[in-house]
Amino acid sequence: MARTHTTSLEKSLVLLRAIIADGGRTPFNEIVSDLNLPTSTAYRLVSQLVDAGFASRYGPNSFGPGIVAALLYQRTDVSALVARLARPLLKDLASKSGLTSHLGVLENGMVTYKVRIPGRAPRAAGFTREGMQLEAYCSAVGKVLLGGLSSDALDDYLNEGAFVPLTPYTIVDPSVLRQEISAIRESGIAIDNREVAEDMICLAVPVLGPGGEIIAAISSSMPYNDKAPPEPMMYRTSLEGCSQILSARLCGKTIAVDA
Amino acid sequence: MARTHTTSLEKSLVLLRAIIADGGRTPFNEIVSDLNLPTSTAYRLVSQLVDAGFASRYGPNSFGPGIVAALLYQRTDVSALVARLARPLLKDLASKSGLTSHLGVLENGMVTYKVRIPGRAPRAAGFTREGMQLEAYCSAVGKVLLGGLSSDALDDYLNEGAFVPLTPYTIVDPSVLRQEISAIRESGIAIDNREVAEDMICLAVPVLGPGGEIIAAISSSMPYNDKAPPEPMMYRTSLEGCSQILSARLCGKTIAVDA
DNA sequence: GTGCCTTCTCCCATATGGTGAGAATTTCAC
DNA sequence: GTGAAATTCTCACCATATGGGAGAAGGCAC
Repeated sequence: MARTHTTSLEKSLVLLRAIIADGGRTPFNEIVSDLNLPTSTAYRLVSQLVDAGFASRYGPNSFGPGIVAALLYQRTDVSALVARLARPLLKDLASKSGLTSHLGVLENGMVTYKVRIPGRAPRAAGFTREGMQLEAYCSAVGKVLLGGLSSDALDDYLNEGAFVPLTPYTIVDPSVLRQEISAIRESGIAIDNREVAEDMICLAVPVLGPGGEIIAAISSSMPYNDKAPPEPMMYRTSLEGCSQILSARLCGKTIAVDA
Repeated sequence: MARTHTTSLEKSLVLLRAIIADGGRTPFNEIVSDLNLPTSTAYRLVSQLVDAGFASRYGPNSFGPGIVAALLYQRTDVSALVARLARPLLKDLASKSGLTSHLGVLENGMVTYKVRIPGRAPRAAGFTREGMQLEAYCSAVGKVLLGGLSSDALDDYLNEGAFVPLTPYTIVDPSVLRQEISAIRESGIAIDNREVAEDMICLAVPVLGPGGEIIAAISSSMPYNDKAPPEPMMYRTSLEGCSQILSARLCGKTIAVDA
């Protein structure tokens, strides 16, 4: 059910989003009637959007994104933005749990760590650095991010990759990896069980974008100890909470639509 | 003097643009006072922009572009958009002048022709095709676009390029080319005087984006004829008029600021 | 050309929603 | 704590958004 939008600005932004998302394919009057906007109101609003450069007239009954806004928004680095919003949250997470926290994104098949907040544990997750790239198949963050790929892209990744074991626990068999990733998609959580370093266990969850797509992953790393093996799932709730807050900050009041 | 903006939407979009353009560097209250907006109004507006995903809160007193909008706008292909808006104008230009009209953009040192409208002349500019790429140094469109490069980028281009003559008239000396490009920057118009094909002359002017930067170039091509050499400058006014209309459509009411 | 249909703009009476000063509250640094 | 800055809230006023409808402006078929 279409909620009725009260302020004029809200209405305008909803209209603008519809116009940009559509890209000029759907006739304008259709977009407008889908939003339950009166014609004359819609024209009034869209003409202001055009004047400001946020939309453009493509032709009769057809509008699309505006150049001015496109040029401005194209200068923004989305993952830098995500990192910036994530940093304070991860700081909080790290200080509450005492664990090293990371945020990573996928960049052509590799995980790039955009944020790293060290925990209190003596030498936990010692070797990662911000900006560092790591193979995706062995880390918890990487496995979550691989789960966000389309099935075609994932097939390519699994076929092309040479999966070098970093520890005896690293998953190197593509079919096992596929299984693992599919399980992670289901459960929404990934564990790196000493796969990247023998003395480390890692828990990761996805960060969702406005359309529910996976745009990043955050993780908590804890040292492994034979005598007192850690209970990674203890930290699930706080990690998920952090991800949800981050998603909410990223998306505004926009609620990710569920199918 | 800051003009006073009447409608609430206009105010919001001006504010939004300032926020995005700044990228979160300038404190919010500074942006706001530069725009002569009352504090409480500014907060009211920006919170709606954030809710809609067009802006994000970066920290105290700091806002920047929103992810939702960034992701949407990043899907738009700016040059395709320019081409789409240019096509009807070039059609008009071609039918009025009878000359073949082109719109081209620069893509890593080469000109890509995004629009081509054939003229009436028998076999005018016969070999270009839409989507075709051509070396920049010899065509009128290319020379205009090179004029839009920063001086560093232009230096690189002139140093790296191997300038192969296509006709006896092609400019192949980098220092002559530099001179030519600088003259074009001054005059705002470029001529390809049989440099690409012996039987063709071409006139090109830049298409300006919202900040006055050169984002494309349009041209009129005419066949060269020894007995009755064409007068390319005859077509200058109509070409420039076309460019101005296109710029205006691209930028909305946004007036390109002159230094 | 003529007529028809759609897109688009303009007008205007109405009242909804925008406005912004100032107070109140929260946040943060020291 | 204490003070300063950031942020939200309140509210009375009235500017401005609203949207139905008229009609201008194209476009298309014939």
